[in-house]
Amino acid sequence: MKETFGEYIRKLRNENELTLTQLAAKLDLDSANLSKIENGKREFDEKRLEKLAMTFKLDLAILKAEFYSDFIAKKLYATNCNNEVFVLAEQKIEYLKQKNLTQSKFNF
Amino acid sequence: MKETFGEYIRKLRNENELTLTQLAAKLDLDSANLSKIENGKREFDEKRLEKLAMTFKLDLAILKAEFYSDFIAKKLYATNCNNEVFVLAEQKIEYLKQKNLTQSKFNF
DNA sequence: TTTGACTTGTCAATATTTGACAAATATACA
DNA sequence: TGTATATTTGTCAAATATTGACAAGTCAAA
Repeated sequence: MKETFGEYIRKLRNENELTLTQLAAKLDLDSANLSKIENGKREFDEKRLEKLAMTFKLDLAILKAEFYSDFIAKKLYATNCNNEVFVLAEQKIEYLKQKNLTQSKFNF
Repeated sequence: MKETFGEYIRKLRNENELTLTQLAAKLDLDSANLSKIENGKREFDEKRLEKLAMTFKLDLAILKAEFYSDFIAKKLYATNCNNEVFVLAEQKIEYLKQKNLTQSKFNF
């Protein structure tokens, strides 16, 4: 069972034997705030995903998947929605793609 | 293929033959802003879901599913994440539930 | 061309998130 | 024990984002 994004960062940090202060510096972040992120009391900022990927030499796409799935999980957990939502969301993504295609006939 | 949440509202409004101004009043909203919502230029505010359900006599759970799936779809569409994210999200929701259970041994 | 429906642009007010710092607590070890 | 380092927590002003409101615009039907 997947851990939260905060716990994932903590795991990476520990595996690489960095202190909060050390990792926070690499991410251009306050160590107190990184602590909160790891403990799920603040959100990790999207714009630092790239730095995080570079720090631990991770594939950005994988990291993004971790990050956005966390985002979704928190939202759905908080709102008591059942997993039927995923089916709808997939359909809507397809719809948005389709919509973008038909509209981009103007963009050339 | 599912429409966006804004288009869904517009459909409901048209089926019920209401003007923007009429529906906006029921939702305690400016008609100009409702127009933007229907056209995907603003977000519908979560806190009005209940009013919307009452107005059109819809099941709130179904409406929520429409709403949050839209929210997720927009996010994932914007970030180019593939559908693997859904699998991770489901796992994380389970993890959060599990975590809440083990922690709530204190809440009694 | 008037009327009603809808769209678009703008902006101050409000709400939320963030960065930063101080202080408290925990941990390790001489 | 004491002390150095690591981590956690609380707070708050500043930066950002969202919302409500209104004016001015387009559009379509009569």
